[in-house]
Amino acid sequence: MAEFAKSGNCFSCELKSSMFCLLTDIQLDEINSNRQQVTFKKGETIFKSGGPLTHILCITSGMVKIFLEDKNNKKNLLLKIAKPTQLIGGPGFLVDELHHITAIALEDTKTCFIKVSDFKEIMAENSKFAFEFIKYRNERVIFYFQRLMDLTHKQTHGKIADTLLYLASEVYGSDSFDTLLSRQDLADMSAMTKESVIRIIKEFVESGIIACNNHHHFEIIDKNKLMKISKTG
Amino acid sequence: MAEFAKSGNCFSCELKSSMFCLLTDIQLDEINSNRQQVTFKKGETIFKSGGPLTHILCITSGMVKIFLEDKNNKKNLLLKIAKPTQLIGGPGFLVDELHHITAIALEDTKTCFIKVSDFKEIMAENSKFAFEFIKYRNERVIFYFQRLMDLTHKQTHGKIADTLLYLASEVYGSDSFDTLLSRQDLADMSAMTKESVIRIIKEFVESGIIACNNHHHFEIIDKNKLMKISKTG
DNA sequence: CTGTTATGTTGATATATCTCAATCTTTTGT
DNA sequence: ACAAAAGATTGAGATATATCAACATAACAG
Repeated sequence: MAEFAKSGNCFSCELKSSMFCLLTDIQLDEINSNRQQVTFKKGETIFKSGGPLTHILCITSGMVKIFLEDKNNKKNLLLKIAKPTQLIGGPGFLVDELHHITAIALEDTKTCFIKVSDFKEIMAENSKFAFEFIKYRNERVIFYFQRLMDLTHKQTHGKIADTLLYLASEVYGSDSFDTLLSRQDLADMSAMTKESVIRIIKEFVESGIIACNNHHHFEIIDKNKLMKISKTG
Repeated sequence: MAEFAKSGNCFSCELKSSMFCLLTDIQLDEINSNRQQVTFKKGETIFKSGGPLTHILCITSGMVKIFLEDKNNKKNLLLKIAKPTQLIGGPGFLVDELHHITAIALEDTKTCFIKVSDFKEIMAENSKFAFEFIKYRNERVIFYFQRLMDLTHKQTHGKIADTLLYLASEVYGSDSFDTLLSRQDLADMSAMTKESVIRIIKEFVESGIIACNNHHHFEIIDKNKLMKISKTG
């Protein structure tokens, strides 16, 4: 099991690849001595909205979908796909110490659990670490602002364009990718029904904007057009 | 001009009423010596999305609407109404040092400008202050999560119910209130058109859920019913 | 006080999107 | 390999909401 290291193969995470490099050797020892590695199978729930937020976790391998749940309407909103070296926790930290998001493994996934109390201690000792955390949180807020605007003001074509562009640039790092997401996941990500997702993907394929083979392989052919659709909504 | 004080009439703000009480005398001196008071007239822009985030400001008197702007579609999303003793800044802090929200005075408003650099310094020195800030930010994220769910999954009746309940509980602290918000503002807050807002308010009045006189006075009559509408969407 | 501008209201119409149900395809477990 | 379950697709129909245009009322400035 890889350790958080001060230099060399520094354990990177979304908070900032350099974040753990800010720690002293003693702080790293403390984190490393208290970590637990846990493996989840495809489809397993890693943590659930409403549950206690006792650990912040770091994804070592695999992929995780993170979403908001509504008990009443059983409508979900998929917020992001988390990948290796990203930390996942949630905004309950320092508030109610509960999870406000649900995390489910999209494939077999290895994670490291870091105790929230350890996180807090180090943050109190190390202001640079705290600053990086605030920076990360603020970046997320900016991201959520964009989501709020996109999901409330754009219509279906624009929202699907957004989703495809997000997957290509942020998740798979390529305009040609295989995804583990179902049509329902794409719908949850775009705040619409799976039927609408299917129809719009079909339209995009027919007009040569994208290609889509076996339901899960996507290829963005005309990126300019897709970005234009994203812009005009 | 009231000073931030360590004890007694502690200058409260949304970050946490006790937040400034966490500072040392020296830190308070530093903040107080660098503050500037600025008054805005009704309708004036306090800061604009895209502009430089050089100061965090505290509302001394008046009311401010804070919203996300979209240049292309000229569709806004009203995020909150800020009141006296609340701090307004934005998620650009420690990220790009730009504003991502726009603030406009709903009535004559007095504000105090605190330099972002002062804020940073104190946060580096005082971990409790930093923790309060993180807590505040996380609370906002939880709020935005709720907005994302409500605005994307509820339909017009539920969204108007949410808006009215928010104004009553969070802004005016009473089920009977006069608001400075226009029908368009209510629409921007509920992610719909002003025509729809008007029609639904009319329905609510006709079915005895609320009363609404001179366009700006609202009274929630049947709160249970309104909350039920909010829940069922 | 009065004309002008901004805001609110109403109705008719268009349309985007959801819903529901049937069918087809893929994946999964034994 | 096969049956069963889960996911994807298609179409027809319903409906919520936006759009547009006309008009009414309130706010404002000279």
